[in-house]
Amino acid sequence: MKPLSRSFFKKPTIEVAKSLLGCHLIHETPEGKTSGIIVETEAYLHDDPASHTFNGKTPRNTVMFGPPGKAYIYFTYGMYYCFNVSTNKEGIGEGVLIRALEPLEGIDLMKKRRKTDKIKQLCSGPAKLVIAMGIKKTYLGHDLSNPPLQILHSAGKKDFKIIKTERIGISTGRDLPHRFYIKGNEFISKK
DNA sequence: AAACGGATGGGCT
DNA sequence: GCCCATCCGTTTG
Repeated sequence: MKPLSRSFFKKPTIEVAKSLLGCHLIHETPEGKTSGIIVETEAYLHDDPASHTFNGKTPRNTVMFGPPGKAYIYFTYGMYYCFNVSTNKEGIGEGVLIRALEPLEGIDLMKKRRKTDKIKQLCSGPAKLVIAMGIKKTYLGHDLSNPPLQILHSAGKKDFKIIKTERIGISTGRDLPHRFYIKGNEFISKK
């Protein structure tokens, strides 16, 4: 397992969304270490009406227009945060939303943060995994090839199939098949 | 099993 | 002022 390089993210966003499946997200804090396997993602392209970047650059979405491989974290519904990675190249506002993880390390800590003992409820949604992993808004713009929050490459070949479907929880552009998940995985947000 | 609505506040027209 | 890249408990069929 080694950190993903800048070039991993400096590619077409759909490609990155698929390649991220099977990679590990890992966060080290004074409370302890948590990690999980990325099992579900969604791609948001610059010409996509559902993307935060569709109407151009604003204070909130600036990271998506910046260099690839950085954390884009946004506040939503008055109480939650969601975690994305900027992709493609500088100047193009695109990114990948991480929608679900299969919990790996620090499961007790995740249970404490999420206030539940049900393993399938820990990281099966974009806001859930942010809480379980202890990701905070201060990571906005953080380079994900560095600690304490990193994405690591799974070394071996991928022994799973990728399912492609419509995205979840959006109104415009919902028909675009830009959601990807690991076939048969029990930890995705929704079948 | 599915549908519904409340919580709760920042972003943008 | 309206709209959310959500979640969870409650109600309904």
